[in-house]
Amino acid sequence: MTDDDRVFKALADPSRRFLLDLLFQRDGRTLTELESELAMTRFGAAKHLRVLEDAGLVVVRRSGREKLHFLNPVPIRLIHDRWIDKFTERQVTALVDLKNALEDEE
Amino acid sequence: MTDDDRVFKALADPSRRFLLDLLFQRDGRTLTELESELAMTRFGAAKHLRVLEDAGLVVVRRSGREKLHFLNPVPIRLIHDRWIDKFTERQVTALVDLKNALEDEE
DNA sequence: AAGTTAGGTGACCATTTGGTCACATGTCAA
DNA sequence: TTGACATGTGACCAAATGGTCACCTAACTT
Repeated sequence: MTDDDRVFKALADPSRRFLLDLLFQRDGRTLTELESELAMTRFGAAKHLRVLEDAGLVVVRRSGREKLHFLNPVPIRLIHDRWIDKFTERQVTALVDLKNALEDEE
Repeated sequence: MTDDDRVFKALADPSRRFLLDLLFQRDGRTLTELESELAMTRFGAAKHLRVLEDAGLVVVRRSGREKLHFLNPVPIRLIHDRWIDKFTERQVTALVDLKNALEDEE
């Protein structure tokens, strides 16, 4: 399996995206802490975190018997750069910002 | 299924990513033209394009009996914005640019 | 040392997914 | 209008995926 295949497969599952959301809010959490936020057993959560780790979306640091998880944004940026060139980026960003501004007005 | 689920599921398959690559190179192609680039039957390619269309990653315009396909970069930008805030974006872009520059030097 | 806490492994099963095929519709060209 | 061309549908099958469990190792606590 190629690197980018691992990244996209990892992102394809809602539980794994939720884990990334949690780490985006606050980094450096343990498996047990993350697991408590998911509606599944520890084994399921561990499996998902392993997939994210293999994809490079999450990096880990061991501290005693704990495993701390951190979000790595680089693969996400590479997805962006694959289909949005510098020229298009300006237009798309403007469009998205406008959409957000309109939604905030409500 | 939620909108973002459709997008990520659509991106999870290498053939579909290849189709996006093709449309990134040149927009407005027909099913038959795209199908000739894939190592599968027309039915497989059509199924993949349908998935991309349902996800909003590809928009289509009918012209007679032909169906023209165009790449829509907005969902890609939204993925980016989900896990990369404005502050982090500067660091990550710098990092990625540096990496690209180093690779070009070789 | 003994109990508790954090995490890992491999097997297993239900469901989803990628790809093909037989068949069908609508559009263009001679 | 007849035939070729572009695309659509639903059934089908093999393979991959998400989740659980029984069982295991390593580290902290008292």
